Amino acid sequence: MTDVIDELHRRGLIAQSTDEAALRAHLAEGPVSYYAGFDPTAQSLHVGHLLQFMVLRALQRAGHQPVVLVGGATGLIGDPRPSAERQLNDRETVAAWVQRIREQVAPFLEAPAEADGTRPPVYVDNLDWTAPVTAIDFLRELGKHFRVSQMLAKEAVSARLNSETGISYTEFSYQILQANDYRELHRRHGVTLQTGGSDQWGNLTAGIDLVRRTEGARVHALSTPLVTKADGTKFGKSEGGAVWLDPSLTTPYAFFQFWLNADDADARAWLPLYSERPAEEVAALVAESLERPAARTAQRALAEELTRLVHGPEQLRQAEAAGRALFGREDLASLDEATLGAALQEAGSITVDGELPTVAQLLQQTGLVGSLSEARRTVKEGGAYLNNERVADGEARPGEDAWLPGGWLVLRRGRRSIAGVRRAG
RNA sequence: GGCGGGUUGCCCGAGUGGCCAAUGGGAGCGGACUGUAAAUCCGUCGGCUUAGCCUACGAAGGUUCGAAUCCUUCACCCGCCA
Repeated sequence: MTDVIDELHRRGLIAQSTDEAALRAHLAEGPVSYYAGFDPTAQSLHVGHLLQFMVLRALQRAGHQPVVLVGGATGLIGDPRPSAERQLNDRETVAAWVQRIREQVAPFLEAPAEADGTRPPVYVDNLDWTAPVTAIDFLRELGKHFRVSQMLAKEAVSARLNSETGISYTEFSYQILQANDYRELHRRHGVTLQTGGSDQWGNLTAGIDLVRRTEGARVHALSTPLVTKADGTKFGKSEGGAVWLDPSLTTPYAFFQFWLNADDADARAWLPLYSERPAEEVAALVAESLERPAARTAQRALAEELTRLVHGPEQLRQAEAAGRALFGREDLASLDEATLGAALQEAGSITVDGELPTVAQLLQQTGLVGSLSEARRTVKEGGAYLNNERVADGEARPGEDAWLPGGWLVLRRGRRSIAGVRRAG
């Protein structure tokens, strides 16, 4: 059994840890049950959640037992965010999201079942043990173990107390629920390790304290660092907003492009975090990126590995092929119908019927721009392209000769926003 | 409760009666350079049936030929005094 802590350190996946020597020894003794929780705050997880899976997978490969919690109860309460109070979602919505996220999580931990000793994950929903707790139970059995002074000292809480928005009692109580989850999983599944983002540290330690006080057991926690970008902007956003893991919200093509378009510095910093290649290979890729940045080896490695992990090998193949077709140097007209069609469907496309709209209208209808005014502006700025040729007049309609094989037009805005227009029938 | 200051486009922030769809900075978007990077430079940055029109400067009403700018009322925020 390789020392998984060493691997996690090497990859930069550990921000904080409880007594590391003790944790290392504990993991060496034999299979450990460990858990991470995901709250249903949206209909899908996004790239920001990916790092948690990298940790879960590393531990699983090392022979430990993953327990995945979807927060059907905590999702109804809301983890305090530093910025502002959360909007409560209604129960049916949260229940639906729990279901979707539960399905979304599965492939991350079930795929590597071929390895010897790999344990399939256990799935739990904290609504199962939280819903039956009455207000009396909550205050007598749980509340008594928490000191308000300690709860107030947690960063998530104190930040909000010092802000203008303040914090509701609801969100203030969140840490108690998460602590109870840890205790419940310790009792039910013998869980002795919880992992989470560094912003969860206060919640992780709340659970450790509760388990020690009420069960007399010493349990552990590991937190991952916050993934950052060199330019200081938030990780995980693209032009269209969040980069989701659900293919109906962010296409595999867009997901692939997200990683491929990463800054050089970011790609090199992120590769060790996300790549499951051997250490030497990762080092070689980073070295090559420094030497020949134009080859974008780090970006490609990230895009390939993660698209395969999230969407599977077939979707990866299509996303790659689409990128090559649309950004390659070949003449568009020389591409075969199937390749072009598949590429444009990946990129996003619309179908037109009857008389062809003007180029400006097409730009708007494909969603490449937000309004007709913006479309005209883009044309004026020289940023609109039809079949890779700059558009001079946005009010003109593409001629009959513009149609590419298979009845396609390729519309582009700027360097890399592409959409297809298909002729109906 | 009293007095004073404030509320401007995605954000910050200028603007005290016409030259204001509104200075400047940031973000965003496009172009050049590259590598479908970064940095830099240039341009652009409410909407539409685009040499014109519509909607906008906390809300409603008023004065005026004309108001983001003046008056009234309301809402919210910030200081100082009680």
